[in-house]
Amino acid sequence: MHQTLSPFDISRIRGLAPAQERAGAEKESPCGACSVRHLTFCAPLGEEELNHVTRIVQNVELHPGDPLFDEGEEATNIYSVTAGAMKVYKLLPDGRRQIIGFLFSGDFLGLADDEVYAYSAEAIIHSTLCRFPRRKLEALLERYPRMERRLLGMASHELAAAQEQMLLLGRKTAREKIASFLLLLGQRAAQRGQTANPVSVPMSRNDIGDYLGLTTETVSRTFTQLRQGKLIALLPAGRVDLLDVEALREIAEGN
Amino acid sequence: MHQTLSPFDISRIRGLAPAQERAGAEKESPCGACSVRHLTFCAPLGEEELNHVTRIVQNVELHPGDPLFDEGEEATNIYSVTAGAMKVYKLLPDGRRQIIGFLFSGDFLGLADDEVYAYSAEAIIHSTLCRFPRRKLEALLERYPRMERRLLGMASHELAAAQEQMLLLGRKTAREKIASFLLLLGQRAAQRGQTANPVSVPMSRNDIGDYLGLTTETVSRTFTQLRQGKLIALLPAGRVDLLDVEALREIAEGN
DNA sequence: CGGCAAATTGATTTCAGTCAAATTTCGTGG
DNA sequence: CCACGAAATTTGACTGAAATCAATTTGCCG
Repeated sequence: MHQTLSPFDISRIRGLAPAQERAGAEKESPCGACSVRHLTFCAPLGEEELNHVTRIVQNVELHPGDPLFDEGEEATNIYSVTAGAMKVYKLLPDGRRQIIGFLFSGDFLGLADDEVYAYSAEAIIHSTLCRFPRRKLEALLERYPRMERRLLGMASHELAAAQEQMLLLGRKTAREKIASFLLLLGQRAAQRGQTANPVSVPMSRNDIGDYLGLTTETVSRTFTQLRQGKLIALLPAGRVDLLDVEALREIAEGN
Repeated sequence: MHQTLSPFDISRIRGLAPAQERAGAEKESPCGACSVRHLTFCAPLGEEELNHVTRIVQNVELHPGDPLFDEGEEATNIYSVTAGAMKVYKLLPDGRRQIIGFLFSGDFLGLADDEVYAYSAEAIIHSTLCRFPRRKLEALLERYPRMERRLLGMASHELAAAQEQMLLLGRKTAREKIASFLLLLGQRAAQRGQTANPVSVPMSRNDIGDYLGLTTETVSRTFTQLRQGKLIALLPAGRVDLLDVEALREIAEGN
């Protein structure tokens, strides 16, 4: 099934507006006040450089289910997630879907080696992003090689993650896939300074299935199986308690 | 099953020696004479810059089955394939293997965002590569931003390819996987200026299976099925004639 | 030519998918 | 705050595509 698309983009574009989520940083110099900058490709920039970035960036706010862009669309912007959670996916003509990744604060999306986006992107929960017009960002990269270096580092990291995911998709069992997925979510949460153990799982079983190459039913059954084996506990509000991280790690590695 | 590893590395390291395969370019300035430079990350470099590269590069020659490096090893070098075919793969502790990619002339490998290689690399057929000490290459990238830009472009391209492969691994049937694989090989050959239609398939059925998330037997059966449907013909010396590219494309896209 | 690894083919099993039916959760409005 | 209805999740029964186990057969290299 194709995703239902709103007849018009209901994302709200704010002219400016700092990307602060938690406390602190009130007004002035949005990028300078960005609480997740250390996670993004803006990390290596100084005050002067950040002012340039501030001038080309727009803030975007998305609600659950809002599309950001679709595969095949002209790739005019690059985005950096400042808060929330996004999913990026590819579709086959008959509706089969593969979720390529879940993105959280600090992650970027929209880097296309072609002139069009290679995947679609959609918000899972309420999210905020910084929008960079591609041409202007490229000019900035030209000017600030440290930013380009950082982007290369982040792309290399993503590539390594994609390769790990290929191992998962091609060679792991359903049980191993789910264990790997929960540990990955925890690890990623920790990197963002969030709680890694009762881990937040904001996406649906269906999304998890489309990420792991499984069906909703198999995801559900596998969660049940892990729960019955006392390896995890399902908490309210889409949180999962990893009761035996060591055992989960063993399972994830195929032992 | 674990790959058999030679007790010592039988790759032969040549002190210098131009990476020319076909005709032309005899001696002097190896990198200036490189026949595949336009495909590599050296593409944007001028004569002056190429001389710097020549000074830090070593040529490596590998025979079928020779390992280049193993996952987990300290990532001291980055390589560029100048001729031949390599496979890069990840293993699970019990020996299950996922081939992450097949590399041909122009492709690079060894870019690690960590301090160690995230995968193992091995020659499929007789191959030659350029070896760049990581530290020295990084210094060069610092100095020549155009090279870094090119590398970012190549990494973006690889990332897009990895995402396409995730779609294949997670959501395509065996038949669709094989059709996609053959078309990909043809397309890649064309990019290198080689013949795309009777396409050269230098890797074993087992390697193909480990790349597509299938077993040897399923790969073999699917080839047979496509052959019986007159979509392909199996020629000697590991070549495959794509008899009906349009139909294969339909299958690959899931129709 | 002979030996051996690779590839193919066949028989059977199994893990995850499909189809179907509860059951739970959650958002909304009274 | 609670009740309702829709959507998401879970559970169950059964199916099927690819895996596994097991022979052949092919073809390559010495």
